Amino acid sequence: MARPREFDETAAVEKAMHAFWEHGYEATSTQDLCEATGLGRSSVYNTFTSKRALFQRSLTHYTGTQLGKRQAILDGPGTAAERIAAVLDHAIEDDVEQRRRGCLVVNTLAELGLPDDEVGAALRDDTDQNLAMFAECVREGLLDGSLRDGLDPADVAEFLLSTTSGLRVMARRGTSRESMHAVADLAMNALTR
Amino acid sequence: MARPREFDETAAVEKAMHAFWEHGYEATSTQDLCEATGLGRSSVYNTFTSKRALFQRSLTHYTGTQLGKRQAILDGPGTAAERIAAVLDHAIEDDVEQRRRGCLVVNTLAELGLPDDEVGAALRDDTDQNLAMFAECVREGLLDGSLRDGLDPADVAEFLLSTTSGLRVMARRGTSRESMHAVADLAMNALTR
DNA sequence: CTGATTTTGGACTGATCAATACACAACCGG
DNA sequence: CCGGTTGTGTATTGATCAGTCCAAAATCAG
Repeated sequence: MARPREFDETAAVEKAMHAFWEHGYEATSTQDLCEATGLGRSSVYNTFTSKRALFQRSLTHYTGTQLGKRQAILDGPGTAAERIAAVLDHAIEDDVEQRRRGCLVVNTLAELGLPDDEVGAALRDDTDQNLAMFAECVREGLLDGSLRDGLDPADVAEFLLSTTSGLRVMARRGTSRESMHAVADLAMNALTR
Repeated sequence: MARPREFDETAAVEKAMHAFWEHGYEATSTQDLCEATGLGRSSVYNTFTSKRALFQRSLTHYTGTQLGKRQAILDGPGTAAERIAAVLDHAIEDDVEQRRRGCLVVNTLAELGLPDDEVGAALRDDTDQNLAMFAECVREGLLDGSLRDGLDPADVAEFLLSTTSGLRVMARRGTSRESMHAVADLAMNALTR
């Protein structure tokens, strides 16, 4: 019943996501969002309720695709150590490809902290899922022998999340791709022998 | 000649710094800055020209004190490895003490990137100075034997800057102090042994 | 005490902010 | 083809934004 949408909601969220990613939450105006999505103000508010709600949608869209890619690499072939190294490499290459905009999650954490709303919940969720993924892979690495004995999976998971977060910040600092790879190599050195 | 200032300029910068640190650049209004510093609008603009200029002053004030503390630790007693570990520990404790506001430099990089103005220049400067300090200490560590042979000082410097940046982000994620120390221990593991 | 110079307080600027109101357009089931 | 329902475009809301203006206040040199 009634008039159908003239646009694809997911595509609109994706375009909004890129706007937020590029300029940050505060610096992205609702006008910017209309222009980025190609929608009128009414459509934006009718569909997404508020700037903050659209941001939350953008953020979960980002974390969903990002976690999916990371999980795919961790589920891929090779030893656990190789897969973890591949995740670090991917983060670096992704950063360079994405014109050094860093990570939307890291940028949001830095700008907003952990707000007491759905945005904060989405950020916590992303952290938890990343830690769980990493920890599981570390457990596999202890079994396949590619990671050194005595490592605590939870601690290593935090270390890897810290390392990827650090690399994202380095991308924003303008660090060269080569230096970032050297950083990743050193990080792997802490886990293997 | 003429009427004297009724306030201490450096103290005002410091209060402004805390306001920016707490809420980020965009979310801190000039009204907030007046309230934080206790100054009227006229005094703020008469003294600091613009919001952006006051932010730049706040940022350089932050980097100055922060770099000073870090340098003091690196110039302190102990082996190079011990001093580097002390820098990581200090970053963690500082983060917890400062109510998990992270690092103003990291937050600014995440929010604004490297803008083409004095703010961007201050950020680059901070990066360069940190890298130089770390690299020098690594060179000492290669001589005193506390760091493993074959390490490239420049690469390790990037690794350490990435690690401290990552720890600052972890603080914003709400990571426990114990986990952060575990991360620091793992990072040191990449450099010793 | 006077005049020059600077700081200060408070009112004010136009622009922009997020969000809403409302008329009209487009589609559905009947 | 029509009534109900939803989407869309435009105008507009009040609030807030960064920044300015100006007159009063405070100090100094003379």
